[in-house]
Amino acid sequence: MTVRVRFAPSPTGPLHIGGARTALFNYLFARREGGTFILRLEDTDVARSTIEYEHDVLENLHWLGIDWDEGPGLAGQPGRGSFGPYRQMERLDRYNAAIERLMSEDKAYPCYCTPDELSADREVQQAANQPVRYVGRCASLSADDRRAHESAGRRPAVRFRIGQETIVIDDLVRGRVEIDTSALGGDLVIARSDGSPLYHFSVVVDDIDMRISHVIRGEEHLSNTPKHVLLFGALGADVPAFAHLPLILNPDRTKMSKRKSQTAVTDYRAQGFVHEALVNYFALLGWSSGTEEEIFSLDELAERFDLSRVQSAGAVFDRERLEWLNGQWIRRLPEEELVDRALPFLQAEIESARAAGVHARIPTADDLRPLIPMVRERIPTLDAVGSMLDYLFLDDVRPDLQLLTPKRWDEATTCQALSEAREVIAQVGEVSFEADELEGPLRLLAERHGWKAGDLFMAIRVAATGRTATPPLFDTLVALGYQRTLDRLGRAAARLTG
RNA sequence: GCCCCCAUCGUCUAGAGGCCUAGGACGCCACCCUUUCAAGGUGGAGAUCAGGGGUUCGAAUCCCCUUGGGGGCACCA
Repeated sequence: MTVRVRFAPSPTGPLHIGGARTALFNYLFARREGGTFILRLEDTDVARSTIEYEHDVLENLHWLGIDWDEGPGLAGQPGRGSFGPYRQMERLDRYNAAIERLMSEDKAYPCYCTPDELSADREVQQAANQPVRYVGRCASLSADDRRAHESAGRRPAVRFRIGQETIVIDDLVRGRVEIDTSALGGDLVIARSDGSPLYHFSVVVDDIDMRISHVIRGEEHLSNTPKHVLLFGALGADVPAFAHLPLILNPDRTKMSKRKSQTAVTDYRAQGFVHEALVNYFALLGWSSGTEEEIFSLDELAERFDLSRVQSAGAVFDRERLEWLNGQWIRRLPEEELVDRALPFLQAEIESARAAGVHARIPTADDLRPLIPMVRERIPTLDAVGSMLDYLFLDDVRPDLQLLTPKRWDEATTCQALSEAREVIAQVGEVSFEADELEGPLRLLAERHGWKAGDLFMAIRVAATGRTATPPLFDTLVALGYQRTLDRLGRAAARLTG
């Protein structure tokens, strides 16, 4: 059997975590089965769909490494695949043809009910604690009735007749699910009065046209699946296999929403999460390998992925675990790769300091490359390089005096220590200004005065960087440079006396 | 309200009737390493497997009920 799966987002918002996870599982399943992964844009909600969101969805999927075999092109590029077009607004003729067909077979009919009438019906039903369903006012209109509505200027929606039966779904993750069609809300609107198709209808027409073999999507669609099954049948098509994935949840265990969680992939990206970590984490939300390994690349996931190992209970999104994975992946990145990825974050940090009026030099890849070994194990996210290294590129730092003075010391001691440290470093000299050459003499200095080396080092650290947490001190000073180290120690000491 | 789904440490999960005195990971705590911050290492706390009934020689695993949680019920997707 030819496996063909699709991810069908609607461009009414940026790519979100749930969508990305659904896309990933479809992608992994296709790769594992040697099938085809299709991307289709469900843009029939014209009022809410935008081209910006479409770009966001496409671009971020691509960034994650989830590339599609068939679908629209990226950034104005032509699309791929022979089952297109892959945007629903370009497929309206197909929906119209399918509607004509259902109408001609009396499986669907025009409905002239107004929104006001429908919501009035609903209110009555709710007040009586009855299930909400279409009352069927237009289900058996005569030709005369229809003409009367038409001449009154009413444009009809189209409703699909839903009979009385039990639909059985053999879900690949949930097993057998039975739903009685009487619970579906009555005859289903498949086209608006302006003729445009509704989701439950277009999705089925497209899945038929695109020969979709497996529908892998979020659990929120499970209850609506019988509608699709009925529509597949009415259109004379085989029903694909279904797999409903567990929902991704807010910490309060409700469906993940942007109100309660950060949901846009692009936001995680902007904060310095790497795509390897995001993909790895998404895979672990609802799927497990069955082994104790948990660090997996996209390729490794594609080798191991199996729908039968997908969990059926919802999974709370845990940012801490994502951050841990991000650190794991940052540590695994090749040096040059890390330079490329971290540089924009460092530059942005310096740019914003400049915007605030601080004199600074914008770092280059050559500046950052030698610093990578000292930051790689310290940054949970790429944006952390900013606070880790910014002081190297700022013309000056002015730590406040309280920060400058170690807890056990007073200002006079600190002033003396910084001056003497400056002398010691000056004696080491520019030629020998290396991490290995600095530690010994400075420890000796501390020993001579009975100072704890840690206190001395902290005073130097703050004077040179303005920060209490930095990469190892002597590497940091060397990165700062001989003259700037002397300058900053001197200035800090001067401020303590003055 | 009606329909559907779900239920193992705080979180993600392993567990397909005996291997479970329930394993791993994140987070948390302690110690080691250590000039700070991390990373790393070692150890620890943390789940009477939601509760109750069955089935079975034996149940976290199978069945039923209860409870709890979630999702769906639009001329949104």
